[in-house]
Amino acid sequence: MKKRPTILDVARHAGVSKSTVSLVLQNSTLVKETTREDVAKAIADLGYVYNRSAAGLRGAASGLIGLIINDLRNPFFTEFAASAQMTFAQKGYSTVIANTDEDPDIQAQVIDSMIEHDVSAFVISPSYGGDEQPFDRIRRAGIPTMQVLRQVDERTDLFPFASHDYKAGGVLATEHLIDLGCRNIVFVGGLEDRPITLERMSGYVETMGAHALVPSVFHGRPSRVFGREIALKFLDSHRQIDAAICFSDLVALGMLSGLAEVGIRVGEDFKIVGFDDIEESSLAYPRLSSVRCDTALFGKNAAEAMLAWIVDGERPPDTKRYGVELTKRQSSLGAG
Amino acid sequence: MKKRPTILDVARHAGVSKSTVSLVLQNSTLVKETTREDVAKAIADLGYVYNRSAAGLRGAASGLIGLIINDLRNPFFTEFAASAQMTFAQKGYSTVIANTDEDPDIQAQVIDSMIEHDVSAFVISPSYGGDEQPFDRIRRAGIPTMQVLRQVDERTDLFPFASHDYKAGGVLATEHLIDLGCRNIVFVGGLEDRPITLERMSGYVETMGAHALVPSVFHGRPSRVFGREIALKFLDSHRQIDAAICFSDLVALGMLSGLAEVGIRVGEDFKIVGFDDIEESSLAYPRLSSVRCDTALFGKNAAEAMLAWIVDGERPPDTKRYGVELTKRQSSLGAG
DNA sequence: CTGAAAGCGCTTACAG
DNA sequence: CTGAAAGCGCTTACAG
Repeated sequence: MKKRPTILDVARHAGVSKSTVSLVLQNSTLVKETTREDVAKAIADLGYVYNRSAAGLRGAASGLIGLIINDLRNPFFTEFAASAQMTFAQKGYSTVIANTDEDPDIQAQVIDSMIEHDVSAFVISPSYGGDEQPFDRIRRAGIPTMQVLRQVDERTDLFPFASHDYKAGGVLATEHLIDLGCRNIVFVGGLEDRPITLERMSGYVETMGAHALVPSVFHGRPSRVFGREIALKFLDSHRQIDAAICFSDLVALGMLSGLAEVGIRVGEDFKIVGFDDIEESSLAYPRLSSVRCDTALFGKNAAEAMLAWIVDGERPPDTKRYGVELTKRQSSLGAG
Repeated sequence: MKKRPTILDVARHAGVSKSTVSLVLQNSTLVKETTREDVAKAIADLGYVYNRSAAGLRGAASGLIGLIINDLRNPFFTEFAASAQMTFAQKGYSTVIANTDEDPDIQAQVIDSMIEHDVSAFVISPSYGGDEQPFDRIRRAGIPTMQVLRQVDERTDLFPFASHDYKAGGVLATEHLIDLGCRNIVFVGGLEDRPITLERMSGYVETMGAHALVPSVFHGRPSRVFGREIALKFLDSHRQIDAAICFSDLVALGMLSGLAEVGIRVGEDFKIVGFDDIEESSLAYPRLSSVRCDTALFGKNAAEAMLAWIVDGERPPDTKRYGVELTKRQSSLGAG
């Protein structure tokens, strides 16, 4: 394998000094236009490839973004990650993605590894748990870091947090169901005591209270499997319940599957509203009503906020919540 | 922000030379055990972080794997990517992931960017199309590269290909449906003339022929939306059809949704077999029969094959196909 | 088993 | 607007 050409080869080929080539590479305005063209031609002729390791050694930014996701297989997070990655790519940044599978040890390991690779920034949807402050090593390394979707480190002055306004979503969903005449509304899914569960529940609990109705919560994993299990149980034990707000669309889709199996007609006998409005929800039967968090847009916004930070020095606010809306479909309205 | 300690600081702190520290960092067997411990302690004391840029400049491997995926939002590919990434992470490799969204221009761009970052290897599930040979720049850079799941470059001697034995899967699915008494079996989804479509169809076409039955294919995007559309059309025009083999589970799940909507009982009036056996398929109602390609295992296998290549120099075979099996569930067997 | 020295390919002041 | 020189933090022969 032939050695790759270096900046020095390019300089010789173009008849300039290597400093000049370096300036061209950085799009400096100091270089005369004709010189720039000569250099560009030399680069093309030689098939020169920029060596970021060498640049990194001299202090240049790596152009690498660390994106750490607690559950990459969940379509909600996949959508977020794909959107953020593509936004970064458009601006010339590469993204190192790691799935931590909710494991704080794996998370600690990938953080260390990414620090070694000198990532220019971290965007983290963190895992819960773990003994130490997971972000302390990042802080020591002085790398700009945003927490997204989940806040596990309370120091939002150091690690700004961005998410959706889940509480407002809970309010919208609950009022919608009450408007439709439901009174025995339950909240299904979400692990107990998790901040995100509390947020997504809070609007429901508050709105139920405001209407003198009694809230009731079935905690559990935010998965299809759990939704399905709960749905199968409704049959035996809680026939008076007439509606459910689900922690996530996955839970709601699981309930849809379970209720279909036991012959309960969703939209008629029983109403369901999900959370996230993932793509699949508009294609399910019956089509699922859901609190829409535009995740693709959120991923783009988060990536752009991070770029504004590392490129222009505009630090994001400590906490930023993006608005949500309620998408009403068959699962609450009934057959259209 | 204080400057990070370097190998020289560690050397001073441990009372050795920096060469020795470097050897310790590389787990060299040349270093005396007590010396190694001294160095390890100094590293911990100082909070030293290995600088991979500097190492890269001297020719060390970057420990970065480029993973390029044509459609990261599709759960089939998400599962593959997450599994491969976690396997690499376990061995200390970080993974740069890029979603190309089936766009060959984006693909070319991220390949260039990853080459600049000096990735040690590429694992690519490529996009179709584009003017130039997308892998030519990789070849010039001399980076080990595997094609997975889709073969777009015929030079498998340069870019080994690994996938599932889709043809065998098509045979299994078709024979299963014929055994159940179906005769008017169609194949639904998959873009025309794509190699992967041809592969997944081929077992179906062949088996139909062997039973003197006429194959019939409805080409289309491998999406829920397409599956749903086709299902809604069955109602009007093709009542004689009694079963479908779908290009992917996404198509099958779309059909399930559409058929539920028009009141056709899947498993009884109409039988469906999907392809991929994604997690959701076992939770759908009715539960979906599917050709199981163990994607998580495949991701792990592909990652390990790549590691064997770059670590031990064991090049994968030109073409490797992993076995598939048929998971029979309600959508073909009927209600259990 | 350990140390002194050269050099990887860039960027960055500093001259001119 | 361009060039000569130093140096970023490692690794790698080479001595010892």
